[in-house]
Amino acid sequence: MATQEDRLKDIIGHAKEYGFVFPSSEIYDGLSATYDYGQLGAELKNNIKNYWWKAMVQMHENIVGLDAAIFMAPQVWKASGHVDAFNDPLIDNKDSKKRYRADVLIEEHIEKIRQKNNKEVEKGQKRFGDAFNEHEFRTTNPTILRREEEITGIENRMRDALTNDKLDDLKLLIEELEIVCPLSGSKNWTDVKQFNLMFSTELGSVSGESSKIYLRPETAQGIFVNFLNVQKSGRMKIPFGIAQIGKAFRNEIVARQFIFRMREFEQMEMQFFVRPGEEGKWYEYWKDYRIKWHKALGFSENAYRFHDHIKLAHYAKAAADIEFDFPMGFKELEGIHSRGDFDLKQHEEFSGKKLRYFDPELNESYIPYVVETSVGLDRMFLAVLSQSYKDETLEDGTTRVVLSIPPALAPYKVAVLPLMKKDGMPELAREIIDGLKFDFNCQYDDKDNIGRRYRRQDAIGTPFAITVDQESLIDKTVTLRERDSMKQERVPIQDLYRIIDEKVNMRNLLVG
RNA sequence: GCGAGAGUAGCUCAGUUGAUAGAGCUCCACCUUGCCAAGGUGGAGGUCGCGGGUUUGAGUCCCGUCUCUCGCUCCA
Repeated sequence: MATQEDRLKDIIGHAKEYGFVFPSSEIYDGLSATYDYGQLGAELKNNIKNYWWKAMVQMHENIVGLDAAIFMAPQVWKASGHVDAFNDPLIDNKDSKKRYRADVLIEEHIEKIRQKNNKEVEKGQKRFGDAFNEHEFRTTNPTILRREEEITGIENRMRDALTNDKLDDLKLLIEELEIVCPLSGSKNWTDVKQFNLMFSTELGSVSGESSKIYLRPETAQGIFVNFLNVQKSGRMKIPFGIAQIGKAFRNEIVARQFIFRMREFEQMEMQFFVRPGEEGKWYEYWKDYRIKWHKALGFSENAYRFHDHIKLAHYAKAAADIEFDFPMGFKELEGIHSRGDFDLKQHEEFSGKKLRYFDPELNESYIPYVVETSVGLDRMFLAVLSQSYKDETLEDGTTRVVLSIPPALAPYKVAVLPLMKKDGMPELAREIIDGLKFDFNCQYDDKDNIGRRYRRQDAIGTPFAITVDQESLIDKTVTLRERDSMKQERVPIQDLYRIIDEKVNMRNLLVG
């Protein structure tokens, strides 16, 4: 019995061996936690995107797509809260190995000084009794004044260091204040490092004339800033949604666990704009719709669970995750968030443009509320791959590795195999492919014996294999072999399209 | 950043006390076979992560360094 960790290793190895996922820049020893999708991975990824897009956009006449740029005006990230909320100066204590936010350490130190002053006030109160005037005491007592001055000095220096990115000064301050690690009690600190959630780059070719812009950390803001464009040009009526699939970038301190957490990743997001007061109804609707979308793939019901957030992000009113049973355990796969009017309101304020919707039914205009659904595409890919991967022992004692990928998502739908490489069988096989290739991704293989070729197709998740033999040349029938059951049946060549289409068409997933 | 582990053929790995770098699978060619990982013959493929040191001699011992993986700190 393989452990879960072994299982993940096997999947990673399998993904590499068959061209699903490669470590990035491998010939240069790789780049930490960065991966490239290979020939089969690109197919699988496209099919997942397609499934999502069809389910969200094509199946909902009030949802439309968008493809906003990765670069956006820097003010966008001020408005969204990303610039301020995710810029942390971090420092490590070398003895306890604990990491702290440098500004928090200093603030805690300041708080201690304040406590001392408070004690001083208490003492004064005891001494002077009813005649005690706290305001007068605080503004005249020399000890308190000295400490207040000290606090102001520290605060000014800290603010200066933070706003001007003077990280050395921040460390110096911590050393001068003789701040100790709460755990180890030591003053053995590393240098202060700035950990920004967002990657930045320079816009403009000449340095000095250039300006700093960010790589987007989520696709959602592209949707919000285009809210009016889409609403007006598409004559959208509330409730309506805007969907986007695209890359996002987050400078995670630790990016780990294969493609689960990467610094460059792809999101499939939909922002649904609703009338204020109706957000609860839609939040429930999307929770229900999204879990059905996942379950339609036919994996175990037990592989999914909801996790409701108790601690909410700065913008959220309610939030739930759909968690999936990955090889590393249950982890977040998708988030459904009720964002209220936070984002549009912020952009109204920062841009000075009205981002409102005139509701003819209510005869009033308002900032719509937003319900968001956001799936990690790479996580979805890992979910499909890990649930599909099976190391089977067959009745005859032999083993096979099979990827039971839902047929509609499989990279190749059908493999066509001439039993022998002679007597016109390869030619007939090619003919069959020519008839099917407009509708299905096909693969031709005439190498090695037939059993081996079946196993190869199992390993990449091809749902059907068609074998052309001597008889086929005479009566135009072939053997159709199904991946999961390994069952074979004799079918006329002219029926192939219908039989295959029935199984691999995405319609099967979309009808639920 | 800290701690632990790893790095030898495309993949999985072996390599003893320091003495000519190996196996299986894969890949290529040919022969045999023909519906579930067949057999045979031949062939390709390695600066043993990199750099020093010890030694007559280093994949192996010593020092340094790089990279990856796992754990911890962060997380919408």
